[in-house]
Amino acid sequence: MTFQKRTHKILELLEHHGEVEIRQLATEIGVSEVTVRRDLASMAKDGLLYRTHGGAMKISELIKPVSFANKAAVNLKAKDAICKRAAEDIIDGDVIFIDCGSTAFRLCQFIKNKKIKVITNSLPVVNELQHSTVTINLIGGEVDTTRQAVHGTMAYEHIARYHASKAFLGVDGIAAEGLYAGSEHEASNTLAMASQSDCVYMLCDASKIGKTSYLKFNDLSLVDILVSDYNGPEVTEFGSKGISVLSVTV
Amino acid sequence: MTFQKRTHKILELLEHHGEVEIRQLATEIGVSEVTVRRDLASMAKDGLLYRTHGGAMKISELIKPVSFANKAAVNLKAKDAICKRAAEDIIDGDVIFIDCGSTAFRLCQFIKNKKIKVITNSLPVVNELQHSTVTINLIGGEVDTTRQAVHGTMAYEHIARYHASKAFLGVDGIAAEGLYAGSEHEASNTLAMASQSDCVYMLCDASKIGKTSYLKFNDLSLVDILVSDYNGPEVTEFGSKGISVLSVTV
DNA sequence: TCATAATTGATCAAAAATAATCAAAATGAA
DNA sequence: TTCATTTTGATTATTTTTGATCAATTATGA
Repeated sequence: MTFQKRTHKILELLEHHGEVEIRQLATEIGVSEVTVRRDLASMAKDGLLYRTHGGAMKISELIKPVSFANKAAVNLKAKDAICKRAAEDIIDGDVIFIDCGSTAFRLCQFIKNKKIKVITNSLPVVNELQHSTVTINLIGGEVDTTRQAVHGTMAYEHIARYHASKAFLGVDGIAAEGLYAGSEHEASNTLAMASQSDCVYMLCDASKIGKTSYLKFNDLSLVDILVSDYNGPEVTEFGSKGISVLSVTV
Repeated sequence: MTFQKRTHKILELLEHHGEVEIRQLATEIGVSEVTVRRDLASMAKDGLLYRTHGGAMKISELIKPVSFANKAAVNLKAKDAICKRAAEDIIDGDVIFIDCGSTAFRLCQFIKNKKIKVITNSLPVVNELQHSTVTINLIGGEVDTTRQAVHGTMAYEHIARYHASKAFLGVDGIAAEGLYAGSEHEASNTLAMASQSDCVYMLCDASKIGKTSYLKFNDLSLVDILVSDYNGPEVTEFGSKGISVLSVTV
């Protein structure tokens, strides 16, 4: 049994049990304790395990948790209900865009077990999907630490090189006249992702419906499907403009 | 049986079993052990397999991805000393590359108050520099959750569009013969960043000096400055190959 | 705290595997 | 065929790996 093979075996046992003893490894593998000790020393040097007296332990992944938190405090229940409904439309094999808004972020929890590819410019989304079956593609460019997202020319060029079956986006406001953004960056990003998608899902809780801001960046034709907990008169108007509206109840 | 036929047979056995022994191959193929050894040496040189004592392994069997948290826990003090020295060379206005290694990551703590631009493919680096005076540019592409980094074709293209005054990089091993990487992704990334930088700083703790791995990706000419806590005979050899060596004490 | 037991690191020797050298055999061209 | 080249196998020195031994260190319980 070579060193490489023993390394494999030790890591396997470690993964399964969390810790191992030298005595036990020596008999299990069929080599002397001195050899096992040498193996463990070498592996510890490479950071594959943590050496203890008489054995070794797994190095905890929790030493330094890298985290990009999303502080989406408002209207959480509505956002979750909207995203739960939107996730039902996502099927294995899909390639989807998720933008850096607090609404689209809530979609992550519902897609963790799907076999899809997610393209995003949101750091919290990447963080949230890290330990899932989803493959992640991160848009490159300048990092906006306030928004915890990537933007800039390079980012929009990057988006332009991809194509997705569905895009899950948010806006600052949506009214009959069009779509409103909170910043030019958000507007550019939304446009870039929408133009590269077959089907654009707009995720808007009730507070966004009818709201306008200083920056109207596009008319409603950008949107294919609106998912919302709102149920007022504007909804029929959106419908008449070619948007399918998925209503959810909170 | 010709060399080509034997090569084919060995690869077949390797594919099926994952590993082979020289003794076993010699009897199976009907040639002497010396010949088998010669075959394996030649194949290993071409990267078709990994040579072990008494046999060979499939490269894919050998690769054991080590998580970022694991690597980060090793030789912390040496890494900090190295990065502290390296940071002294970074001046306001610099544009620098930082790679996704655990050594270069330790550089973050020393540059938080500098007015520089950092281009990186490392998620922990972005996280660490979030609340600092540094402007961050994140490389886009596929996210590798084990290494906590971005890689892939898109990433290397992205890097090629930038230019930096300095690059702070790590390797798996550095010896007189050249630079060794832990994976092809790491190799591609290191090359991409180095080629777009005026000055390449290689950050290596003592355990990396003289170490080799299965993947040699470049000779030493890539490196301008080596920062290390190692002080042995190899250092003068590096010096004679045109590398400036900055020695630090832990 | 101290004493006892267990574990470790260091050194050394044996065994196995390898690299290097050289001669024999096979191959191929003139 | 003959000569040169390549390939193979035997031999030997060197290196690597492994296991044993023992002093030094560390953990544990009285």
